[in-house]
Amino acid sequence: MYIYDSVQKKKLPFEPIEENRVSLYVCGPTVYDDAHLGHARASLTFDLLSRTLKAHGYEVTMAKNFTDIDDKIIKKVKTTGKSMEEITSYYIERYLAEMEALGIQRADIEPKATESLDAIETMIQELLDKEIAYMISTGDIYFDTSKDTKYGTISNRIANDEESINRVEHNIEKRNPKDFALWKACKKEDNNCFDTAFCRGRPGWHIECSAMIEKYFQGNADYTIDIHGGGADLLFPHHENEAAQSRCATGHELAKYWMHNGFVQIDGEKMSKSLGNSFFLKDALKHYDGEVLRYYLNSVHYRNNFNFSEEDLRQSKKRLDKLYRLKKRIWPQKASLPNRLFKQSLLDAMADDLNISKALAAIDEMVAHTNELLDTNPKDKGLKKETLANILFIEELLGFGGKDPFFYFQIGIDHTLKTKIEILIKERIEAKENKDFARSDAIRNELTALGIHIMDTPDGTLWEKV
RNA sequence: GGAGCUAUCGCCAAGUUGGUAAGGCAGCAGAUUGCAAAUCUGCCAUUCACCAGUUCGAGUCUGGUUAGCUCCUCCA
Repeated sequence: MYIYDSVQKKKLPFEPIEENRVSLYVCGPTVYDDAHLGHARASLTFDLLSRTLKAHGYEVTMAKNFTDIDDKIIKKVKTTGKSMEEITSYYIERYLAEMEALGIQRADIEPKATESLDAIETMIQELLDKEIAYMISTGDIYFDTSKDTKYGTISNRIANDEESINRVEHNIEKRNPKDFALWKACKKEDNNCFDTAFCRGRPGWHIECSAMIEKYFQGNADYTIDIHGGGADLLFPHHENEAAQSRCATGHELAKYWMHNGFVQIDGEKMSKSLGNSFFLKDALKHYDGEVLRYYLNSVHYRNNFNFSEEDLRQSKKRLDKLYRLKKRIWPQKASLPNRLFKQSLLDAMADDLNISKALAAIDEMVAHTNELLDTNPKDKGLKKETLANILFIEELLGFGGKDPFFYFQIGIDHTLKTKIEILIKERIEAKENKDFARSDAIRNELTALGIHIMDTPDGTLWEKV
């Protein structure tokens, strides 16, 4: 397998620390609000990575954290009057449910910052002991970036570019402008604090990831984990700082490979809360099935920016529909084994830094080819069994195509409407048998008006929701 | 101001180490159909933002230009 490393900025052959095993850590959300499409993209990217690694025979251990201590959460506590625990557990639950709708497999480890305070405290203490961290008069603890000679090597940033320094409002007691907080001392009237040996307070943003990785993964003398992932916006300062803390505290590098996914954009601009153009996942899921959304969001290579548009989403859905139409033609059937060449073409495509476009093209070709074969020999049982196995493999590797094909085309149709559709189709069949085509066409128009497409096949009349 | 990414058919989007442009949507023609839909077949970029260079040969390498985006502040 080849993966693109954002630190070296090139595709590298993937060689895990331990043969056949992969440790993967992905930065999860700060749980103070609903997830937007950008969170979905990040989750989808690393879900795809994890599935691909597994399909290539690796045993994957994936961790994804929840940041549940943070300024914004505390702000929400103040504005809502709810407890921190109430807020974070609510959004964690929402997040997991929405990700499940997208077919994202749960991480093996889902640590929360609040449950990792022991590891956080240990690491900060280690840095204090080594005099790499220092406490200022308020009790805040900072990381001294000048003590780390490798600081800046993750994001490839030259230290001391003055312009950027001027832009950051910095504490006068900080030794270097780029020093960042490891621990924030408790201020009066603040209840969301934790006791430690150094002082009552709460962790800074960056330390939790380093501490949790150290807590859950072993690594070797050079690296703690194989792959560290996250959104491209986390490269600096978050991942730079994580790497620095871990390097200084443990004496070895945090991750062997760093992977970053591109942004979801709206009209060519990054979707973000500060720009006010966020598209919440919950709203998208009201209009579109999670699987359709997954297919669409995964259809562009993970490193590229993704420009979201409903028009593109509809185009994308048509492509997925074709797979399900084929599945209808072979349904129901028992799966045999997937076609060897087909399976290999998908594995090869994904092994090339998750080249999803190549994989989707291979699927389209398989669909067209199988349809062609079924046109000439509709009862080829062996072909049907193999095709179902192909589709099951698609679902395993890429996370779509797993539904009952008839159900897929009926999502969003309630019982009353379904009964009505079935009655109309029955009437139309009778009209057709009587060669009353005017009546038959009138019924078809009625169905079209309901958003239902019908198709007459040798096996009877089938219908789909548009 | 500093750092970086991107620019391929009407739309979306691939393109390993340079060797003569995947796939999908839309469109056109045909097979099929009572007519449709679905499905299949054929057609659909001598050309890859622009200019110059290296080369027998460049979308792919080098230099420059233009445009868009991102990071440098919380952010997936």
